[in-house]
Amino acid sequence: MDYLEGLNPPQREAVEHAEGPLMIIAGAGSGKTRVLTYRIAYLIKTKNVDPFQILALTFTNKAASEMRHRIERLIGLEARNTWMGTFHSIFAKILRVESEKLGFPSNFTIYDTDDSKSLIKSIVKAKNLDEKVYKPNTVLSRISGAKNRLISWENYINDPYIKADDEAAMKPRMGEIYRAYQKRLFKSSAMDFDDLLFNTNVLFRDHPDVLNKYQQRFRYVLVDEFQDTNLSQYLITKKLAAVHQNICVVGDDAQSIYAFRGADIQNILNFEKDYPDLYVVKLEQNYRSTKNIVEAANSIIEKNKAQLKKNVWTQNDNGDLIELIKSASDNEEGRMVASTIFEEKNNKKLQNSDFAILYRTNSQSRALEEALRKMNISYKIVGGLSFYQRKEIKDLMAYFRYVVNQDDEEAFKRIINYPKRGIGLSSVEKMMVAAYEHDIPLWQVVTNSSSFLAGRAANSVSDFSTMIKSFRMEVERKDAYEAASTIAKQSGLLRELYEDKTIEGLNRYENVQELLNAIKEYVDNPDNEDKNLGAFLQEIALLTDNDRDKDEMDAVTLMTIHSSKGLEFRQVFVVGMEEDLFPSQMMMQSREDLEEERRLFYVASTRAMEKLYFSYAITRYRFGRLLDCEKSRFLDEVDPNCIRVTKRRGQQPIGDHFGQSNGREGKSGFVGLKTPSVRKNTTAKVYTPSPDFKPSNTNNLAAGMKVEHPKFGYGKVLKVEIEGLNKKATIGFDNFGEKTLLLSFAKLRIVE
DNA sequence: CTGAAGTTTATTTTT
DNA sequence: TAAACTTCAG
Repeated sequence: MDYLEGLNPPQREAVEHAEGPLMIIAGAGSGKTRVLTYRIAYLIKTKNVDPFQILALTFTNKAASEMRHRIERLIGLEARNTWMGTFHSIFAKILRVESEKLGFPSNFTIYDTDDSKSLIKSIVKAKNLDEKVYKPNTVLSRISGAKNRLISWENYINDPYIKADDEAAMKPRMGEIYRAYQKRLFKSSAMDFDDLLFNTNVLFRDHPDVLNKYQQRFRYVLVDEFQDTNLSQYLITKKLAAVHQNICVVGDDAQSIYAFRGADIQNILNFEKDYPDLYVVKLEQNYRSTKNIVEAANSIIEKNKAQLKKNVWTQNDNGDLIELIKSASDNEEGRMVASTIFEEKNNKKLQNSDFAILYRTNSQSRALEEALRKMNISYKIVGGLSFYQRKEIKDLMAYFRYVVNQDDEEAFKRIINYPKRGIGLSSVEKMMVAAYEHDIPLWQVVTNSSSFLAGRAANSVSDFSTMIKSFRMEVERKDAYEAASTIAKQSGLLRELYEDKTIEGLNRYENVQELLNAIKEYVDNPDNEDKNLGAFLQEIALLTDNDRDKDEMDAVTLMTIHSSKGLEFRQVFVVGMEEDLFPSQMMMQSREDLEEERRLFYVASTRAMEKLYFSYAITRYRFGRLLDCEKSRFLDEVDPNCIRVTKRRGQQPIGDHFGQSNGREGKSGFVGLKTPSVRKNTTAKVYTPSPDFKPSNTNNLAAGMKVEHPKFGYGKVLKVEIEGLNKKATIGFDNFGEKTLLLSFAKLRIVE
């Protein structure tokens, strides 16, 4: 088979350029995945590269498995030997093998975001800090941001600029929390998501022999969705490819939508500097969408300043105009979308699966679901509260985790008194304090409970530890499924759920059964060599809901725009096109943020093959309150020649939502009442910023400019300099003297 | 220590 | 709205 046939010239170039650094800038719908799969097939079949020597890194597990399937279709089972997966899963695997070099046991636990937040919360509490100031979300994202830039807690604490910024943000103890967080993670034999990448960097930095081993193993490195990599990920790939220099990255700066997670478009821009003999290929022909859609999308992204030159075009037909749907309320929006789908299905003989409804936030799905249910249109939701985040699943998984790793504090806290066994909060705290004071593992306290606790509680804990010990034997002797079933039963968790006869309770019971089924499948799958519970845990720690097999029934897809990346549908509805929702109010702090929202809009629009709808409502329930909404500014940015306003389809006239009840709205008569949001006046100690203080984009900050800082007030920029990866500015404040601030952290409003 | 009842708060996206 | 948190009586 010829792996070049059917490719256009640039695609072909990208496939054939086997050796040396290569960057593929791939516009939306330009056959990116095709090029990647053909390239790997070409390497293996034509260039006789050993599949074991190819490493393909993707952003989601789903992308990885799809790529694997497509290559398998091209070249057969040999494709299985290629290393393919997300950064997190690939390097978690490597860390398991090399963990003792970093002082971790190989059965270390991977903490998910909830675990991390809960740990932070307990640290903040233990340090007697204000929980309103050090909110788990804020602290975690600060720590995560540091880790993504490879700033260890030691660096963090010693960096005067970071310190100044944290002080300016009135969060001076941030570094201390970071430190405590890492210590506790280590004590728990656990790593969080960011640690997987951070520690891989540490491993490669401190152990050249290990690095060399993987450099030799992976002679060809491919990175998909390169625009979404952060510094930590980028450095890993750079190190891996340092010897052979066969690094191929594929990305589209216009589709970079994960900056909030530390992704850095600079990686694309810096790539040329890092590899002077870089070969660049641009894929600009779109095969997915109609001319109308492509042109509309181009007109959207055009408004962004920060982007690479690119000219996406298509030979496809003009197609229908984009339809703009206006509704009176979010519920009506749901009805409009549902009835449009219903009609289109009939008129054009389409399937449910030809449609997708995309929204900015998961909470928007409710109204849509209700409308679809009423019209008997089956749908599936991608993402949202994932299966693995459900309480009952996390509870059972916590048992598994704890049995495998008794250092796992978060798992311990979850299960020690669930189901109820009379071990209350104070006993748990006593044990944790004891472990901390004597500097011994928590497990040692648990197994010697009588030395630390009084009568009844001590007995309960002792029963608990006996139970865990018996589970441990079970895990050692039996396969994952048998062990898991035993644990579910004997822990009492299954019974607890079984006795709850409410609908939710029934659901929870079924979910647990589903988890057990998944474990059975895992055990029965001959591909999995290691069948014990620990192996299963490692396998699924990095799975998200999107990776689970969904019933292959014909259904409309509902999901956030973020999770739609890489997918395509014949008809796409982008709903909730309203100011403050999309673009999101949280993202309107700076030009970069707004541009990211715009890229998000671009991504959403380019999912459509044949027909695209934008929809907005004038009122919407948010925070349990009916709010008035304004049409999104993004709608005005789309080339008006591509859009037409939909005539109303047999809907009730606007304004009747007062009387119209579908069981949810209208508890009181004062539905339309707008409550002005009164911002609480935080007790300002030094300087009260203007009430509408919004940080500006400080990319072009230069000496001489006047700025406002939320804590230091007004000042003048004295100089701006670049230090390593960070820009810092020295500012003379009117009332606080001279300060040097890191621009990546400091919030500054440019006054003039 | 537990459960009921009342209160607050958050809704941005994901590995 | 709904989950998560706090308070208080037994």
